[in-house]
Amino acid sequence: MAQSCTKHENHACVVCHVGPRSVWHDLDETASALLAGGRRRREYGSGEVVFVQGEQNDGVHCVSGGTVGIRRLDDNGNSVLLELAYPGDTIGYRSFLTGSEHKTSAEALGPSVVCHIDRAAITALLAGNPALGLRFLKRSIGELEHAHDMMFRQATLSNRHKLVHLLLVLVQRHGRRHSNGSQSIDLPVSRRDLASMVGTRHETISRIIGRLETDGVAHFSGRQVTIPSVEALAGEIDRLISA
Amino acid sequence: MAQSCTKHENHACVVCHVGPRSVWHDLDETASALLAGGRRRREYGSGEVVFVQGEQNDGVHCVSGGTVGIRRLDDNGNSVLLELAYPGDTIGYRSFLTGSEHKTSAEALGPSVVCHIDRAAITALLAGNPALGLRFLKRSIGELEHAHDMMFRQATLSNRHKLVHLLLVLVQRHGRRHSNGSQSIDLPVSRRDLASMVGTRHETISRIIGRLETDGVAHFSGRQVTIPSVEALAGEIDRLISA
DNA sequence: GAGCAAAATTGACGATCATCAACGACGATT
DNA sequence: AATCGTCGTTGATGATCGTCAATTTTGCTC
Repeated sequence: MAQSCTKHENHACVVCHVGPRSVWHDLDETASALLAGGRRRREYGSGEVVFVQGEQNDGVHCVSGGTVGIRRLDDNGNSVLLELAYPGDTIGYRSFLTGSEHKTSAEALGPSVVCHIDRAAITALLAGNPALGLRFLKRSIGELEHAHDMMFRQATLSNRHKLVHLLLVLVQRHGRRHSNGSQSIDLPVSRRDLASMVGTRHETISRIIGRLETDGVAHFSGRQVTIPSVEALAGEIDRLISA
Repeated sequence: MAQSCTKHENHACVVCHVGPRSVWHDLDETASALLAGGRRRREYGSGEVVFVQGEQNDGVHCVSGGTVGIRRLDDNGNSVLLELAYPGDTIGYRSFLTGSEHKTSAEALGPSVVCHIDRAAITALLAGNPALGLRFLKRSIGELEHAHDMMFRQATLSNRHKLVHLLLVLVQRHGRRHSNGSQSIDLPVSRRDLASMVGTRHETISRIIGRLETDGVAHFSGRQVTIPSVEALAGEIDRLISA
Protein backbone atom coordinates (compact mmCIF):
# COMPACT_ATOMS: atom_id res chain seq x y z
CA MET A 1 0.00 0.00 0.00
CA ALA A 2 0.97 3.60 -0.41
CA GLN A 3 1.94 4.21 3.20
CA SER A 4 4.53 1.49 3.07
CA CYS A 5 6.32 3.15 0.16
CA THR A 6 9.00 5.80 0.48
CA LYS A 7 9.64 8.50 -2.03
CA HIS A 8 11.73 8.10 -5.14
CA GLU A 9 11.80 4.35 -5.09
CA ASN A 10 10.49 1.85 -7.53
CA HIS A 11 8.19 -0.86 -6.24
CA ALA A 12 7.22 -3.89 -8.16
CA CYS A 13 4.41 -4.30 -5.63
CA VAL A 14 2.79 -1.05 -6.59
CA VAL A 15 0.64 -1.31 -9.66
CA CYS A 16 -0.85 1.92 -10.81
CA HIS A 17 -4.56 1.78 -11.02
CA VAL A 18 -5.10 1.56 -14.75
CA GLY A 19 -8.71 1.43 -15.74
CA PRO A 20 -9.88 0.63 -19.26
CA ARG A 21 -9.61 4.33 -20.08
CA SER A 22 -5.92 4.49 -19.28
CA VAL A 23 -3.41 4.31 -22.11
CA TRP A 24 -1.54 1.58 -20.20
CA HIS A 25 -4.52 -0.71 -20.02
CA ASP A 26 -4.28 -4.21 -21.38
CA LEU A 27 -0.59 -4.44 -22.20
CA ASP A 28 0.95 -7.85 -22.77
CA GLU A 29 3.42 -9.42 -20.35
CA THR A 30 6.67 -8.29 -21.90
CA ALA A 31 5.32 -4.77 -22.22
CA SER A 32 4.16 -4.77 -18.61
CA ALA A 33 7.62 -5.85 -17.53
CA LEU A 34 9.13 -3.07 -19.60
CA LEU A 35 6.73 -0.59 -18.06
CA ALA A 36 7.46 -1.80 -14.53
CA GLY A 37 11.18 -1.45 -15.14
CA GLY A 38 11.00 2.13 -16.39
CA ARG A 39 8.47 3.32 -13.88
CA ARG A 40 9.29 5.27 -10.76
CA ARG A 41 6.64 6.13 -8.24
CA ARG A 42 6.69 9.30 -6.19
CA GLU A 43 4.44 11.08 -3.72
CA TYR A 44 3.90 14.81 -4.01
CA GLY A 45 2.77 17.24 -1.37
CA SER A 46 0.18 19.90 -2.10
CA GLY A 47 1.63 22.49 -4.44
CA GLU A 48 4.64 20.40 -5.43
CA VAL A 49 5.56 20.56 -9.07
CA VAL A 50 5.62 17.48 -11.31
CA PHE A 51 7.08 19.21 -14.34
CA VAL A 52 7.65 22.81 -15.31
CA GLN A 53 6.71 24.71 -18.45
CA GLY A 54 9.79 25.29 -20.58
CA GLU A 55 11.75 22.35 -19.17
CA GLN A 56 12.88 19.63 -21.53
CA ASN A 57 10.70 16.54 -21.47
CA ASP A 58 12.19 13.50 -19.76
CA GLY A 59 9.41 10.95 -20.18
CA VAL A 60 5.76 10.88 -19.27
CA HIS A 61 3.91 10.88 -15.96
CA CYS A 62 0.89 8.90 -14.91
CA VAL A 63 -1.33 10.08 -12.08
CA SER A 64 -1.91 7.31 -9.57
CA GLY A 65 -3.57 9.22 -6.74
CA GLY A 66 -4.82 12.70 -5.94
CA THR A 67 -5.38 15.57 -8.38
CA VAL A 68 -2.86 17.25 -10.66
CA GLY A 69 -3.38 20.64 -12.26
CA ILE A 70 -2.13 21.47 -15.75
CA ARG A 71 -1.23 25.11 -15.85
CA ARG A 72 0.05 27.61 -18.38
CA LEU A 73 2.00 30.70 -17.39
CA ASP A 74 3.26 33.77 -19.23
CA ASP A 75 5.94 36.36 -18.57
CA ASN A 76 3.49 38.75 -16.92
CA GLY A 77 2.68 36.34 -14.13
CA ASN A 78 -0.65 35.32 -15.65
CA SER A 79 -1.57 31.77 -14.77
CA VAL A 80 -4.37 29.71 -16.27
CA LEU A 81 -5.39 26.28 -15.04
CA LEU A 82 -6.14 24.45 -18.28
CA GLU A 83 -6.95 20.93 -17.12
CA LEU A 84 -7.28 18.71 -14.09
CA ALA A 85 -5.73 15.24 -14.20
CA TYR A 86 -6.94 12.33 -12.08
CA PRO A 87 -5.76 8.79 -11.31
CA GLY A 88 -5.32 6.85 -14.54
CA ASP A 89 -4.56 9.99 -16.58
CA THR A 90 -1.23 10.19 -18.36
CA ILE A 91 0.28 13.67 -18.54
CA GLY A 92 3.29 15.22 -20.19
CA TYR A 93 2.95 12.93 -23.19
CA ARG A 94 2.52 15.73 -25.69
CA SER A 95 5.98 17.21 -25.32
CA PHE A 96 7.38 13.68 -25.21
CA LEU A 97 5.80 12.72 -28.52
CA THR A 98 6.71 15.97 -30.25
CA GLY A 99 10.18 16.00 -28.73
CA SER A 100 9.78 19.52 -27.41
CA GLU A 101 9.95 21.25 -24.07
CA HIS A 102 6.92 21.19 -21.78
CA LYS A 103 4.29 23.67 -22.92
CA THR A 104 2.56 23.58 -19.52
CA SER A 105 3.40 23.01 -15.89
CA ALA A 106 1.91 20.25 -13.78
CA GLU A 107 1.44 20.61 -10.06
CA ALA A 108 -0.14 18.50 -7.34
CA LEU A 109 -3.30 20.21 -6.13
CA GLY A 110 -3.27 18.13 -2.97
CA PRO A 111 -1.32 15.12 -1.67
CA SER A 112 -0.87 13.05 -4.81
CA VAL A 113 0.98 10.07 -6.20
CA VAL A 114 2.46 10.26 -9.68
CA CYS A 115 4.55 7.70 -11.53
CA HIS A 116 7.29 8.72 -13.89
CA ILE A 117 8.08 6.58 -16.91
CA ASP A 118 11.42 7.30 -18.53
CA ARG A 119 12.06 8.01 -22.19
CA ALA A 120 13.69 4.70 -22.99
CA ALA A 121 10.82 2.63 -21.63
CA ILE A 122 8.11 4.49 -23.54
CA THR A 123 10.14 4.55 -26.71
CA ALA A 124 10.52 0.79 -26.50
CA LEU A 125 6.88 0.34 -25.57
CA LEU A 126 5.69 2.43 -28.50
CA ALA A 127 7.94 0.60 -30.93
CA GLY A 128 6.76 -2.84 -29.87
CA ASN A 129 3.15 -2.01 -29.22
CA PRO A 130 1.40 -0.10 -32.00
CA ALA A 131 -1.89 -0.18 -30.09
CA LEU A 132 -0.31 2.08 -27.48
CA GLY A 133 0.10 4.83 -30.04
CA LEU A 134 -3.58 4.61 -30.87
CA ARG A 135 -4.39 4.88 -27.15
CA PHE A 136 -2.39 8.09 -26.96
CA LEU A 137 -4.19 9.27 -30.06
CA LYS A 138 -7.60 8.67 -28.52
CA ARG A 139 -6.55 10.31 -25.30
CA SER A 140 -5.34 13.31 -27.26
CA ILE A 141 -8.59 13.46 -29.22
CA GLY A 142 -10.56 13.32 -25.99
CA GLU A 143 -8.60 16.23 -24.59
CA LEU A 144 -9.06 18.13 -27.83
CA GLU A 145 -12.81 17.73 -27.71
CA HIS A 146 -12.77 18.79 -24.10
CA ALA A 147 -10.86 21.90 -25.15
CA HIS A 148 -13.39 22.59 -27.91
CA ASP A 149 -16.22 22.31 -25.41
CA MET A 150 -14.39 24.80 -23.25
CA MET A 151 -13.88 27.21 -26.15
CA PHE A 152 -17.54 26.98 -27.00
CA ARG A 153 -18.60 27.74 -23.44
CA GLN A 154 -16.12 30.59 -23.21
CA ALA A 155 -17.79 32.16 -26.23
CA THR A 156 -21.43 31.57 -25.33
CA LEU A 157 -21.87 31.49 -21.54
CA SER A 158 -21.77 34.32 -19.01
CA ASN A 159 -19.19 34.23 -16.24
CA ARG A 160 -21.82 33.12 -13.76
CA HIS A 161 -22.89 30.26 -15.99
CA LYS A 162 -19.31 29.28 -16.60
CA LEU A 163 -18.69 29.09 -12.86
CA VAL A 164 -21.88 27.09 -12.37
CA HIS A 165 -20.77 24.68 -15.08
CA LEU A 166 -17.37 24.33 -13.45
CA LEU A 167 -19.00 23.55 -10.11
CA LEU A 168 -21.14 20.90 -11.76
CA VAL A 169 -18.06 19.28 -13.25
CA LEU A 170 -16.21 19.40 -9.94
CA VAL A 171 -19.13 17.94 -8.02
CA GLN A 172 -18.94 14.85 -10.20
CA ARG A 173 -15.33 14.22 -9.24
CA HIS A 174 -15.10 15.69 -5.77
CA GLY A 175 -18.69 15.71 -4.53
CA ARG A 176 -19.81 13.99 -1.34
CA ARG A 177 -23.49 13.15 -1.09
CA HIS A 178 -25.35 14.02 2.10
CA SER A 179 -28.39 12.33 3.57
CA ASN A 180 -30.65 15.31 2.84
CA GLY A 181 -29.80 15.21 -0.87
CA SER A 182 -27.35 18.08 -0.83
CA GLN A 183 -23.75 17.63 -1.92
CA SER A 184 -20.46 19.07 -0.74
CA ILE A 185 -17.21 19.66 -2.60
CA ASP A 186 -13.72 20.18 -1.30
CA LEU A 187 -12.46 22.46 -4.05
CA PRO A 188 -9.05 21.33 -5.27
CA VAL A 189 -8.23 24.85 -6.46
CA SER A 190 -7.89 28.38 -5.15
CA ARG A 191 -10.24 31.23 -6.05
CA ARG A 192 -7.58 32.62 -8.33
CA ASP A 193 -7.44 29.35 -10.22
CA LEU A 194 -11.22 29.21 -10.33
CA ALA A 195 -11.09 32.69 -11.85
CA SER A 196 -8.57 31.62 -14.48
CA MET A 197 -10.70 28.63 -15.42
CA VAL A 198 -13.74 30.83 -15.84
CA GLY A 199 -11.74 33.49 -17.65
CA THR A 200 -12.13 36.41 -15.32
CA ARG A 201 -10.49 38.10 -12.29
CA HIS A 202 -10.52 36.71 -8.79
CA GLU A 203 -12.44 39.72 -7.46
CA THR A 204 -15.20 38.97 -9.93
CA ILE A 205 -15.27 35.33 -8.85
CA SER A 206 -15.64 36.52 -5.28
CA ARG A 207 -18.67 38.59 -6.27
CA ILE A 208 -20.28 35.87 -8.36
CA ILE A 209 -19.86 33.53 -5.41
CA GLY A 210 -21.58 36.13 -3.26
CA ARG A 211 -24.52 36.18 -5.69
CA LEU A 212 -24.73 32.39 -5.73
CA GLU A 213 -24.85 32.57 -1.92
CA THR A 214 -27.65 35.13 -1.79
CA ASP A 215 -29.54 33.14 -4.42
CA GLY A 216 -29.20 30.12 -2.17
CA VAL A 217 -27.94 27.77 -4.89
CA ALA A 218 -24.52 27.23 -3.31
CA HIS A 219 -22.79 27.98 -0.02
CA PHE A 220 -19.08 28.64 0.17
CA SER A 221 -16.86 28.38 3.20
CA GLY A 222 -13.23 28.49 2.20
CA ARG A 223 -12.72 25.63 -0.19
CA GLN A 224 -15.78 23.85 1.11
CA VAL A 225 -18.82 24.24 -1.14
CA THR A 226 -22.28 22.95 -0.29
CA ILE A 227 -24.91 22.69 -2.99
CA PRO A 228 -28.42 22.15 -1.62
CA SER A 229 -29.73 20.93 -4.95
CA VAL A 230 -27.43 19.98 -7.76
CA GLU A 231 -30.49 19.71 -9.99
CA ALA A 232 -31.44 23.32 -9.28
CA LEU A 233 -27.89 24.41 -10.08
CA ALA A 234 -27.88 22.39 -13.29
CA GLY A 235 -31.19 24.02 -14.18
CA GLU A 236 -29.44 27.36 -14.57
CA ILE A 237 -27.61 26.02 -17.60
CA ASP A 238 -30.22 23.59 -18.89
CA ARG A 239 -32.61 26.47 -19.24
CA LEU A 240 -30.27 27.94 -21.82
CA ILE A 241 -29.96 24.73 -23.75
CA SER A 242 -33.63 23.81 -23.85
CA ALA A 243 -35.12 27.30 -24.07
CA MET B 1 -5.52 21.11 -63.33
CA ALA B 2 -8.46 22.00 -61.22
CA GLN B 3 -10.48 23.69 -63.92
CA SER B 4 -10.46 20.57 -66.04
CA CYS B 5 -12.08 18.53 -63.27
CA THR B 6 -15.78 18.17 -62.72
CA LYS B 7 -17.41 17.57 -59.42
CA HIS B 8 -17.72 14.22 -57.72
CA GLU B 9 -15.19 12.45 -59.88
CA ASN B 10 -11.96 10.79 -59.01
CA HIS B 11 -8.88 11.86 -60.92
CA ALA B 12 -5.60 10.06 -60.87
CA CYS B 13 -4.13 13.27 -62.30
CA VAL B 14 -5.03 15.28 -59.30
CA VAL B 15 -2.58 14.93 -56.50
CA CYS B 16 -3.48 16.80 -53.38
CA HIS B 17 -0.81 19.17 -52.33
CA VAL B 18 0.65 17.36 -49.35
CA GLY B 19 3.46 19.22 -47.68
CA PRO B 20 5.70 17.69 -45.05
CA ARG B 21 3.22 18.76 -42.40
CA SER B 22 0.37 16.76 -43.93
CA VAL B 23 -0.49 13.40 -42.46
CA TRP B 24 -0.38 11.91 -45.97
CA HIS B 25 3.17 12.97 -46.63
CA ASP B 26 5.78 10.41 -47.55
CA LEU B 27 3.61 7.30 -47.98
CA ASP B 28 5.05 4.33 -49.82
CA GLU B 29 3.82 3.23 -53.26
CA THR B 30 1.22 0.69 -52.24
CA ALA B 31 -0.18 3.09 -49.67
CA SER B 32 -0.32 5.88 -52.22
CA ALA B 33 -2.21 3.61 -54.59
CA LEU B 34 -4.62 2.74 -51.81
CA LEU B 35 -5.09 6.41 -51.03
CA ALA B 36 -5.65 7.30 -54.68
CA GLY B 37 -8.28 4.59 -54.96
CA GLY B 38 -10.26 5.71 -51.93
CA ARG B 39 -10.01 9.39 -52.61
CA ARG B 40 -12.69 11.49 -54.20
CA ARG B 41 -12.17 15.10 -55.04
CA ARG B 42 -14.90 17.70 -54.90
CA GLU B 43 -15.21 21.46 -55.28
CA TYR B 44 -17.31 23.42 -52.83
CA GLY B 45 -18.90 26.81 -53.26
CA SER B 46 -18.77 29.43 -50.54
CA GLY B 47 -20.92 28.34 -47.63
CA GLU B 48 -21.29 24.76 -48.80
CA VAL B 49 -21.10 22.19 -46.07
CA VAL B 50 -18.46 19.44 -46.03
CA PHE B 51 -19.86 17.56 -43.05
CA VAL B 52 -22.46 18.33 -40.42
CA GLN B 53 -22.31 18.12 -36.64
CA GLY B 54 -24.26 15.09 -35.45
CA GLU B 55 -23.93 13.15 -38.69
CA GLN B 56 -22.22 9.78 -38.65
CA ASN B 57 -18.65 9.86 -39.85
CA ASP B 58 -17.99 8.35 -43.27
CA GLY B 59 -14.27 8.82 -43.63
CA VAL B 60 -11.98 11.80 -43.44
CA HIS B 61 -11.56 14.89 -45.57
CA CYS B 62 -8.44 16.63 -46.72
CA VAL B 63 -8.44 20.26 -47.73
CA SER B 64 -6.80 20.77 -51.09
CA GLY B 65 -7.70 24.38 -51.81
CA GLY B 66 -9.45 27.31 -50.18
CA THR B 67 -10.40 27.69 -46.53
CA VAL B 68 -12.68 25.48 -44.46
CA GLY B 69 -14.23 26.55 -41.16
CA ILE B 70 -14.75 24.12 -38.29
CA ARG B 71 -17.84 25.18 -36.40
CA ARG B 72 -19.75 24.07 -33.34
CA LEU B 73 -23.47 24.75 -32.90
CA ASP B 74 -25.94 24.32 -30.08
CA ASP B 75 -29.71 24.06 -29.85
CA ASN B 76 -30.09 27.78 -29.19
CA GLY B 77 -28.61 28.75 -32.51
CA ASN B 78 -25.27 29.71 -31.03
CA SER B 79 -22.44 29.16 -33.46
CA VAL B 80 -18.72 29.26 -32.70
CA LEU B 81 -16.01 29.02 -35.32
CA LEU B 82 -13.41 26.87 -33.58
CA GLU B 83 -10.75 26.42 -36.23
CA LEU B 84 -9.77 27.27 -39.79
CA ALA B 85 -8.44 24.52 -42.04
CA TYR B 86 -6.16 25.16 -45.00
CA PRO B 87 -4.74 23.12 -47.89
CA GLY B 88 -2.89 20.11 -46.55
CA ASP B 89 -5.02 19.93 -43.37
CA THR B 90 -6.96 16.76 -42.73
CA ILE B 91 -10.33 17.26 -41.04
CA GLY B 92 -13.02 15.00 -39.66
CA TYR B 93 -10.44 12.47 -38.48
CA ARG B 94 -11.44 12.71 -34.83
CA SER B 95 -14.89 11.24 -35.20
CA PHE B 96 -13.44 8.70 -37.61
CA LEU B 97 -10.87 7.46 -35.13
CA THR B 98 -13.27 7.42 -32.20
CA GLY B 99 -16.06 5.91 -34.29
CA SER B 100 -18.53 8.58 -33.25
CA GLU B 101 -20.70 11.15 -34.97
CA HIS B 102 -19.19 14.46 -36.03
CA LYS B 103 -18.79 16.80 -33.05
CA THR B 104 -18.44 19.82 -35.34
CA SER B 105 -19.56 21.02 -38.74
CA ALA B 106 -17.20 21.90 -41.56
CA GLU B 107 -18.07 24.47 -44.19
CA ALA B 108 -16.24 26.06 -47.09
CA LEU B 109 -15.58 29.73 -46.28
CA GLY B 110 -15.00 30.47 -49.93
CA PRO B 111 -14.58 28.44 -53.14
CA SER B 112 -12.68 25.41 -51.93
CA VAL B 113 -11.53 21.97 -52.97
CA VAL B 114 -11.78 19.11 -50.52
CA CYS B 115 -10.97 15.44 -51.02
CA HIS B 116 -12.91 12.73 -49.30
CA ILE B 117 -11.21 9.50 -48.30
CA ASP B 118 -13.54 6.66 -47.49
CA ARG B 119 -13.54 4.51 -44.36
CA ALA B 120 -12.16 1.39 -46.00
CA ALA B 121 -9.15 3.13 -47.48
CA ILE B 122 -8.08 4.79 -44.23
CA THR B 123 -8.69 1.66 -42.21
CA ALA B 124 -6.43 -0.25 -44.57
CA LEU B 125 -3.88 2.55 -44.62
CA LEU B 126 -3.75 2.71 -40.83
CA ALA B 127 -3.40 -1.04 -40.51
CA GLY B 128 -0.53 -1.27 -42.96
CA ASN B 129 1.20 1.95 -42.09
CA PRO B 130 1.81 2.50 -38.38
CA ALA B 131 3.61 5.79 -39.07
CA LEU B 132 0.32 7.21 -40.29
CA GLY B 133 -1.20 6.81 -36.83
CA LEU B 134 1.68 8.77 -35.36
CA ARG B 135 1.09 11.52 -37.93
CA PHE B 136 -2.51 11.77 -36.83
CA LEU B 137 -1.30 11.82 -33.25
CA LYS B 138 1.03 14.73 -33.91
CA ARG B 139 -1.64 16.57 -35.80
CA SER B 140 -4.01 16.08 -32.89
CA ILE B 141 -1.39 17.26 -30.41
CA GLY B 142 -0.79 20.35 -32.54
CA GLU B 143 -4.48 21.16 -32.53
CA LEU B 144 -4.62 20.57 -28.80
CA GLU B 145 -1.83 23.02 -28.16
CA HIS B 146 -3.52 25.50 -30.43
CA ALA B 147 -6.67 25.07 -28.33
CA HIS B 148 -4.68 25.59 -25.13
CA ASP B 149 -3.23 28.79 -26.53
CA MET B 150 -6.75 29.90 -27.32
CA MET B 151 -7.98 29.07 -23.82
CA PHE B 152 -5.09 30.99 -22.34
CA ARG B 153 -5.83 34.06 -24.43
CA GLN B 154 -9.52 33.84 -23.67
CA ALA B 155 -8.66 34.03 -19.99
CA THR B 156 -6.02 36.74 -20.09
CA LEU B 157 -6.67 39.12 -22.99
CA SER B 158 -9.32 41.79 -23.44
CA ASN B 159 -11.74 41.55 -26.34
CA ARG B 160 -9.83 44.20 -28.22
CA HIS B 161 -6.56 42.34 -27.80
CA LYS B 162 -8.17 39.08 -28.79
CA LEU B 163 -9.43 40.66 -32.00
CA VAL B 164 -6.00 42.17 -32.67
CA HIS B 165 -4.41 38.77 -32.17
CA LEU B 166 -6.91 37.19 -34.53
CA LEU B 167 -6.13 39.79 -37.18
CA LEU B 168 -2.42 39.10 -36.78
CA VAL B 169 -3.04 35.39 -37.30
CA LEU B 170 -5.22 36.03 -40.34
CA VAL B 171 -2.73 38.41 -41.92
CA GLN B 172 -0.16 35.60 -41.96
CA ARG B 173 -2.47 33.38 -44.01
CA HIS B 174 -4.50 35.83 -45.99
CA GLY B 175 -2.38 38.98 -46.03
CA ARG B 176 -1.27 40.74 -49.22
CA ARG B 177 1.76 42.96 -48.90
CA HIS B 178 1.61 46.43 -50.45
CA SER B 179 4.48 48.51 -51.74
CA ASN B 180 4.18 51.06 -48.92
CA GLY B 181 4.62 48.39 -46.27
CA SER B 182 0.95 48.09 -45.37
CA GLN B 183 -0.91 44.82 -45.69
CA SER B 184 -4.46 43.89 -46.67
CA ILE B 185 -6.60 40.94 -45.73
CA ASP B 186 -9.68 39.51 -47.38
CA LEU B 187 -11.39 38.20 -44.27
CA PRO B 188 -12.64 34.66 -44.83
CA VAL B 189 -15.29 35.10 -42.14
CA SER B 190 -18.28 37.26 -41.30
CA ARG B 191 -18.40 39.70 -38.40
CA ARG B 192 -20.57 37.27 -36.52
CA ASP B 193 -17.94 34.56 -36.87
CA LEU B 194 -15.25 37.02 -35.88
CA ALA B 195 -17.32 37.72 -32.77
CA SER B 196 -17.64 34.03 -31.94
CA MET B 197 -13.90 33.55 -32.32
CA VAL B 198 -13.23 36.43 -29.96
CA GLY B 199 -15.93 35.30 -27.57
CA THR B 200 -18.27 38.26 -27.69
CA ARG B 201 -21.32 39.61 -29.57
CA HIS B 202 -21.25 40.93 -33.08
CA GLU B 203 -22.35 44.40 -31.97
CA THR B 204 -19.32 44.55 -29.72
CA ILE B 205 -17.04 43.50 -32.58
CA SER B 206 -18.54 46.30 -34.65
CA ARG B 207 -17.64 48.79 -31.93
CA ILE B 208 -14.14 47.46 -31.36
CA ILE B 209 -13.57 47.72 -35.11
CA GLY B 210 -14.74 51.30 -34.89
CA ARG B 211 -12.14 52.01 -32.21
CA LEU B 212 -9.38 50.33 -34.24
CA GLU B 213 -10.39 52.62 -37.11
CA THR B 214 -10.26 55.83 -35.06
CA ASP B 215 -6.94 54.71 -33.58
CA GLY B 216 -5.68 54.30 -37.13
CA VAL B 217 -4.25 50.82 -36.63
CA ALA B 218 -6.62 49.10 -39.07
CA HIS B 219 -9.14 50.11 -41.71
CA PHE B 220 -12.17 48.01 -42.45
CA SER B 221 -14.28 48.06 -45.57
CA GLY B 222 -16.57 45.06 -45.66
CA ARG B 223 -14.36 42.03 -45.49
CA GLN B 224 -11.39 44.01 -46.70
CA VAL B 225 -9.00 45.02 -43.92
CA THR B 226 -5.98 47.23 -44.40
CA ILE B 227 -3.32 47.39 -41.73
CA PRO B 228 -0.91 50.31 -42.21
CA SER B 229 1.69 48.77 -39.90
CA VAL B 230 1.48 45.18 -38.82
CA GLU B 231 4.32 45.90 -36.39
CA ALA B 232 2.31 48.65 -34.70
CA LEU B 233 -0.65 46.30 -34.40
CA ALA B 234 1.54 43.55 -32.99
CA GLY B 235 2.90 46.07 -30.52
CA GLU B 236 -0.47 46.25 -28.82
CA ILE B 237 -0.02 42.67 -27.64
CA ASP B 238 3.76 42.60 -27.30
CA ARG B 239 3.49 45.40 -24.79
CA LEU B 240 1.54 43.05 -22.55
CA ILE B 241 4.05 40.25 -22.88
CA SER B 242 7.19 42.29 -22.39
CA ALA B 243 5.89 44.84 -19.88
C1' DG C 1 1.46 31.48 19.68
C1' DA C 2 3.74 35.30 17.02
C1' DG C 3 4.74 36.87 12.79
C1' DC C 4 4.54 37.00 7.96
C1' DA C 5 3.08 36.42 3.14
C1' DA C 6 -0.39 35.15 0.24
C1' DA C 7 -5.20 34.66 -0.45
C1' DA C 8 -9.71 36.39 -0.19
C1' DT C 9 -13.14 39.86 0.48
C1' DT C 10 -15.27 44.33 -0.02
C1' DG C 11 -15.87 49.10 -1.66
C1' DA C 12 -15.70 52.67 -5.20
C1' DC C 13 -15.38 54.11 -9.85
C1' DG C 14 -14.75 54.26 -14.62
C1' DA C 15 -14.75 51.25 -18.65
C1' DT C 16 -16.76 47.78 -21.15
C1' DC C 17 -20.32 44.81 -22.39
C1' DA C 18 -25.06 42.57 -23.46
C1' DT C 19 -29.36 43.58 -24.82
C1' DC C 20 -33.12 45.58 -27.34
C1' DA C 21 -34.29 48.28 -31.02
C1' DA C 22 -34.04 50.80 -35.34
C1' DC C 23 -32.08 51.34 -39.70
C1' DG C 24 -29.42 50.87 -44.06
C1' DA C 25 -26.81 47.72 -47.17
C1' DC C 26 -26.50 43.69 -49.68
C1' DG C 27 -27.56 39.39 -52.10
C1' DA C 28 -30.75 36.00 -53.57
C1' DT C 29 -35.21 34.97 -55.23
C1' DT C 30 -39.36 35.66 -57.56
C1' DA D 1 -38.02 45.99 -59.98
C1' DA D 2 -39.88 44.29 -55.71
C1' DT D 3 -39.50 41.30 -51.85
C1' DC D 4 -37.33 38.93 -48.31
C1' DG D 5 -33.84 37.55 -45.13
C1' DT D 6 -29.35 38.17 -43.44
C1' DC D 7 -25.70 41.04 -42.25
C1' DG D 8 -23.73 45.10 -40.40
C1' DT D 9 -23.95 49.40 -38.02
C1' DT D 10 -25.48 52.66 -34.55
C1' DG D 11 -27.94 54.34 -30.42
C1' DA D 12 -29.61 54.01 -25.61
C1' DT D 13 -29.60 51.79 -21.25
C1' DG D 14 -28.87 48.80 -17.45
C1' DA D 15 -25.73 45.20 -15.98
C1' DT D 16 -21.31 43.48 -15.47
C1' DC D 17 -16.51 43.78 -15.28
C1' DG D 18 -11.59 45.47 -14.46
C1' DT D 19 -8.85 48.14 -11.67
C1' DC D 20 -7.10 50.27 -7.57
C1' DA D 21 -7.20 50.30 -2.85
C1' DA D 22 -8.11 49.00 1.91
C1' DT D 23 -9.04 45.33 4.98
C1' DT D 24 -9.71 40.78 6.74
C1' DT D 25 -8.79 36.04 6.66
C1' DT D 26 -6.05 32.13 5.98
C1' DG D 27 -2.10 29.21 6.00
C1' DC D 28 2.56 28.58 6.91
C1' DT D 29 7.07 29.17 9.28
C1' DC D 30 9.69 30.01 13.08
